[in-house]
Amino acid sequence: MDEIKESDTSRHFLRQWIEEDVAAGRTGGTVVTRFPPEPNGYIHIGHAKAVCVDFGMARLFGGECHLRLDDTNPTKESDEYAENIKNDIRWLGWQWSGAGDGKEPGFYNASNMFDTMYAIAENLIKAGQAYCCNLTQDEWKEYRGVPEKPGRPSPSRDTTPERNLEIFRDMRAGKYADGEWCLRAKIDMASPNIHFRDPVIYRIRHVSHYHLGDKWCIYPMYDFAHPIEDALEGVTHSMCTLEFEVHRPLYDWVVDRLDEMGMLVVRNGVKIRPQQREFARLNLTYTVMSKRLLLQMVTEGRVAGWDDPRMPTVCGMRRRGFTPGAIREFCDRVGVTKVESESDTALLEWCVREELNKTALRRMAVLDPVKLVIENFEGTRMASKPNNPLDEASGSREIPFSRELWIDRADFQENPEKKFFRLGPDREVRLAGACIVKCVGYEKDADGKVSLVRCTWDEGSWGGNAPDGRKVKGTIHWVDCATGVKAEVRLYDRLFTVPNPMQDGSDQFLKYLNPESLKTVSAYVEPSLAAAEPGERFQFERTGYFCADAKDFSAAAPVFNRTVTLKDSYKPA
RNA sequence: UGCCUCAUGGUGUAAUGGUAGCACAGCAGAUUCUGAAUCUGCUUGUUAUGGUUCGAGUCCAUAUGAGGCAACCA
Repeated sequence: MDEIKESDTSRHFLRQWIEEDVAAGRTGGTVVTRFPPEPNGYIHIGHAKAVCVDFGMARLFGGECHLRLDDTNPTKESDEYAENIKNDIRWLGWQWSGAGDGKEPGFYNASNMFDTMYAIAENLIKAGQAYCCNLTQDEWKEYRGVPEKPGRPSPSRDTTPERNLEIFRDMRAGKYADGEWCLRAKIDMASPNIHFRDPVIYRIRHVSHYHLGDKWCIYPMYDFAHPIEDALEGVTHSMCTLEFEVHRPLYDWVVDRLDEMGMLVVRNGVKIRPQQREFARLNLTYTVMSKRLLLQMVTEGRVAGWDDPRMPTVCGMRRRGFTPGAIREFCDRVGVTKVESESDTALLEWCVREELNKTALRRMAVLDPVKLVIENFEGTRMASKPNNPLDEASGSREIPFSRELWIDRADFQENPEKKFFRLGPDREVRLAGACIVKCVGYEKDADGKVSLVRCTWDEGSWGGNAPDGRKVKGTIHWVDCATGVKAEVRLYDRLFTVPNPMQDGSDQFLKYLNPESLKTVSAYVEPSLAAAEPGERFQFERTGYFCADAKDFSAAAPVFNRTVTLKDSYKPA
């Protein structure tokens, strides 16, 4: 795995916050953070930002970051999701660390804490701080009121602890149906913060859990479980997205209860009180970042799966050809603030070009082939080209060159535009790495499309410049017809046609799907490309960055995915 | 008719009372065996109105705008 560079981002507010706590000795000597995904989907570039913040801050302060699967709601979770989340985080270059709650260091399941959470709930009941409630969901909604007006107490609010304990134990024992009873924290029905109006902390769900099977039929709610997980793991800094800001008082309320119960972790003599802070989630132009909508596109077959290269998922971007370093660089560059913003996809693309320009081997591929014949050329020569002109250590390669070649249709114009300096009647151009040719004629098919370009070559220009010193402005790429390899090339473009597909609401986003987000072409590529490794990345000269498809590539039937085009500043005058 | 956030070029960010800077995008030009890369230059900004201060993007007040909160989701 490549080295993760030190973030050179300025000291953002979370970093300053942690610095202060370290200076004040509140961490007990170790900064501990956590990344807590729910295993109910694949992680996307938005999660990647959170991963970089959580793991990045731990790394910066020499602490540890736990990977915790927040699996408190069994209805949508699965092992498949859990495994892929772990895989994607590793691929991004991060490794969780810390004790862990089983055999794997740094790895936790919230569900492994269910026994403790249950005990804490019973303690709350005994202390008169929680009660069982049998209001229906509709009733509970009605009692809770609206933000503008105080709510009313549940009729069960003053049930005795003894009776509550009895009901709660019966809930656990499976005596009740889903929704019949729930456990609520007893806080303040008049609070302006609706999360304080006696929030539900345990609900009945007769559903098998992917990790624990049928051990439980009651499951803790996020607001109750999350602070317990953080506290018991000894997490010092719990960073999450902005929408949890209004949950923070409740988070602190639960931590206070744990403190009263003497359950907070003590490290090096310091009692660890986990604290939550919130930062803005990542939004990206021309895509959507909601797990629900991504799932919808997968299940409706709008894309080929979670790892479709057009998806903003980590696995999709991996298959598209993005590098972990480019994704990390992007996350670093968008910064960490509390401002809800929309980052420009162009920055992401810049990040991947920036890396691949330095590392990707150059190859030639003709995506829209037109035949070119060099009338006065005979036999075969070997053209030599550097694998990467920016990296001498990458060496060079020999490419067969003969009388008939493929060139790209866009590199010939019958009536050249002003400022077009590639091929046209009577024009000269350099065939990259080979020689200068002059167009002496061309043919068209019945549809009027150019079908053949006739040239002659300047023998003296082989491997260098014209012997008489004349300048040739254009250089084009080519593939030898005799030895070139046929390949399927998948040209990916943005998934949506507008910067914000959610502009008319989340139920309307599909109408902005880009019908041209995938174009598959039959191309000719230079022979060495047949030996590519699946997943290997290249620059197709003058065209873009591509990778051999990790799933579908084979030497017999090569398949390449376009990661991103090269920047193109050609504009006809 | 509640509570909580937030507001700096087109976009993303920095400036922690003392010269509004960086990156991406865009536009020029140089260079080039990739119209890439590289190099040079340029355009564009503190939501508004008051106040405090020698000095305000920063502190205070008001206004305006944007977002979040009313799942037994996370």
